[in-house]
Amino acid sequence: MRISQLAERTDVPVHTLKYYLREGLLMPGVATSRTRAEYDEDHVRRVHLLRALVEHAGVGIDGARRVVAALEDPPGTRAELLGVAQRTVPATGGDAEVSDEVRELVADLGWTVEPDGPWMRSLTATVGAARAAGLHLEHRRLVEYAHAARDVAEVDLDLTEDAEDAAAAVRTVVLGTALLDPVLIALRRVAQEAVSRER
Amino acid sequence: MRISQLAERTDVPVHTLKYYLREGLLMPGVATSRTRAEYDEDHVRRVHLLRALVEHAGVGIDGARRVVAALEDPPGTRAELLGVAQRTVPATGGDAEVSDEVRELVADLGWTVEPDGPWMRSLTATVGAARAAGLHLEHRRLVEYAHAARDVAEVDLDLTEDAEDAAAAVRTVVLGTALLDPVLIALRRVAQEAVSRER
DNA sequence: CATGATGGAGAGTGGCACTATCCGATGTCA
DNA sequence: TGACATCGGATAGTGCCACTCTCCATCATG
Repeated sequence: MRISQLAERTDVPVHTLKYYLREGLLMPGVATSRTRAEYDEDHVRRVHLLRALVEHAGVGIDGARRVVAALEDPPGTRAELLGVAQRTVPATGGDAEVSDEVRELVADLGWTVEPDGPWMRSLTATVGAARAAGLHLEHRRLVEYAHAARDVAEVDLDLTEDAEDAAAAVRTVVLGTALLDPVLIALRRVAQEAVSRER
Repeated sequence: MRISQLAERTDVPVHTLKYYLREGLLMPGVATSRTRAEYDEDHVRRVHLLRALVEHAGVGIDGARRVVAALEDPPGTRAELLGVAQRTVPATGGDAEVSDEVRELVADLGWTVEPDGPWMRSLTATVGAARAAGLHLEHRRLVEYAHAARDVAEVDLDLTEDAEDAAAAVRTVVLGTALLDPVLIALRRVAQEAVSRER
């Protein structure tokens, strides 16, 4: 398939595909002449991946580049899969000191984690920002959210166990980490409406 | 407190505060002369709110304007609180048709919701994007995520019951809807690490 | 009275994800 | 065979957005 057909299949303008090619996000097609190249289903999937990452996950071009690199990299052990995935979509909110409350939270839950990892910092920052903005958020509520987050994480990890090989495992973890955030947010909104109607 | 002190307290440049004033996101201080105005703790809270919305919730200036409007608006009945909050931070992902799978999902869960609401569309779009990008996501997994989302929503709604008056209820719902998304994402990442270490 | 902060308005900046233009080479159809 | 569209490749431009800066007359303060 030619670039114009790839554009049609994916509903992405040719110019944008050229941009992705230039940025190294989309692998070149097989050149059939100096001005022609042939693209296949792998390219279609890649373009869909890029659109999902940019449009829904909001990771930007840089983040997408890291995701693509992670997918093409030999994975390493299953234990460090998550590390790769989490580094691929880095935490936001700066590198503030982890608060005592957050430390206690994970301790009370019995979680064993890197105490000063980026997501512990991100958690501190987001909780602090929500409180500073005037949201009354009790520690008890946070614990309940954490329980729900743990349930989600269990499913996340289950997903990786089904993977047939290392490549599939990487894809599942990396994509699951980035692409399911918006799914979970949408589910939360729909669930809010359902619970609200029940009461 | 003068604008420069407000800037110091909130760690936001004076120029940015002026920008917020111009955009109507920050209420004017009490003018003590033609070139002086006095700001107070309400202004500090408002600036923290704006920063949290823009930096952590990523709702942008327009979204922040809607949040501020919702906070200042008389609330209405408790039943429509959620509607206000959800309209304040609108769904992304276009207005695609809601898929049969998503319809069945909420039906199987026994949820009563607007069948073609914006978040049902958003859910369809994000699930579809994740699949198109190559993520193998079974319906069964989705159901498990939905259960967790429901748990979160229960806590969300509990939060509103504690509110003393209508104004506090609006603040809780609107801020909770927007500002807790990043908290939940961070919790998910930390929980992933904890579960991963256990296995 | 000198200095510097202030409010107010407009214009400028930087980052980002495209998007358009240009080019020469090459398919393709009449 | 010749007209014409399309292609890859490179450069430059666009639109959006959240600031950020400049300017200035006015005023507060030492």
